[in-house]
Amino acid sequence: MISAEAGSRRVDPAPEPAEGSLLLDDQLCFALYAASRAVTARYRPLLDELGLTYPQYLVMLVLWEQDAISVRELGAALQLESSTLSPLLKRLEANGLLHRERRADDERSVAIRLSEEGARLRDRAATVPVSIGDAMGLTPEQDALTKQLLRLLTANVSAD
Amino acid sequence: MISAEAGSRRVDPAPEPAEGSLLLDDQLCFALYAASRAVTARYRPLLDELGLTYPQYLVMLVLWEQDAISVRELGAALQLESSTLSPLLKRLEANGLLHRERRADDERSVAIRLSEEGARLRDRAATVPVSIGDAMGLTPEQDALTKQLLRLLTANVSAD
DNA sequence: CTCGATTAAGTCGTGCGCAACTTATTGGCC
DNA sequence: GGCCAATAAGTTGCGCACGACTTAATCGAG
Repeated sequence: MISAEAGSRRVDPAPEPAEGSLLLDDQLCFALYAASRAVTARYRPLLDELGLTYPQYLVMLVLWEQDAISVRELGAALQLESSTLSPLLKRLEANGLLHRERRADDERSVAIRLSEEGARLRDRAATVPVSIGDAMGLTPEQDALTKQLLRLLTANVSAD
Repeated sequence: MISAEAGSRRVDPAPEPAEGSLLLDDQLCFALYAASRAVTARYRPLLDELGLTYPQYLVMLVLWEQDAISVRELGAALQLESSTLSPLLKRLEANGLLHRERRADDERSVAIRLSEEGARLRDRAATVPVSIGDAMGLTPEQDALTKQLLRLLTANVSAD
């Protein structure tokens, strides 16, 4: 188990194996992969209530924060390609949560706008982060530390 | 930046926001999702050399560790459903990396066995963890801490 | 021994995620 | 102005992930 002190305390004397082990449980990548799927799974029943998938929920988070954004900007925020977003946005539009319209000043660009229903959904979504935070069961320090480490990792791994 | 000594140096006084924020960048879930995809993307060119996808690589890691395992055991190790593994294993078999055969003592079960080629692939894969470890750029302490935190998170979130 | 419940693996449908590509528009250089 | 590179969005193909379901084998209570 991990100490609450934001990781300040010794954790375990587990014999950390040689660099470059091929053992599954030594791989940070697998811990990451498993954690990501486990968290998504925990979201699923909550998001089902809202009629959203997890990636769709992330898109809505961005839109609730800044409406009338382009697909490109959305992709920059979520680190997703247009080939992922375009069909996803189509589904959200079909579900009545947003509108898509070409920008007058640049016909290449498409502005994504929340519909009334999409904007209203924000209220119903308000309980989701709290519920997930509970399930995660991390102290605020652990939560912040994990975020920091994951961002560092992402930045390093994304570098050139 | 994050300190190496498991948090010995101050990181940042970023105003950690209210519990239950809907801002994308406050969500641990998003940091996790983004990190997982970024790491997988980093693996991709290395695994392309081996003719493997990332989930296929994870399966091979398990098999290199313990051969002649059942689909069920593989699923337990990777936390994946048979509906994910069955087609994936079919593809690995088609690529000549493994064989599948019904167990004599329990005809419901299927034993997954490495082929010669699958076993040999291990040598070529040996450099992958080192290369990825480099790219991740975490200190051993940061690496271990991240793994610990992710396992804690996974365990909490998976609990009933 | 029997038969209903359980278990293992697999199929099917849907929605990502991404590489490779296409289409349409814009910008820049002469 | 004309043309070509760059850019934005979208399409296609493939491989996961997973829920819901199917098939087949085994288990176990009576």
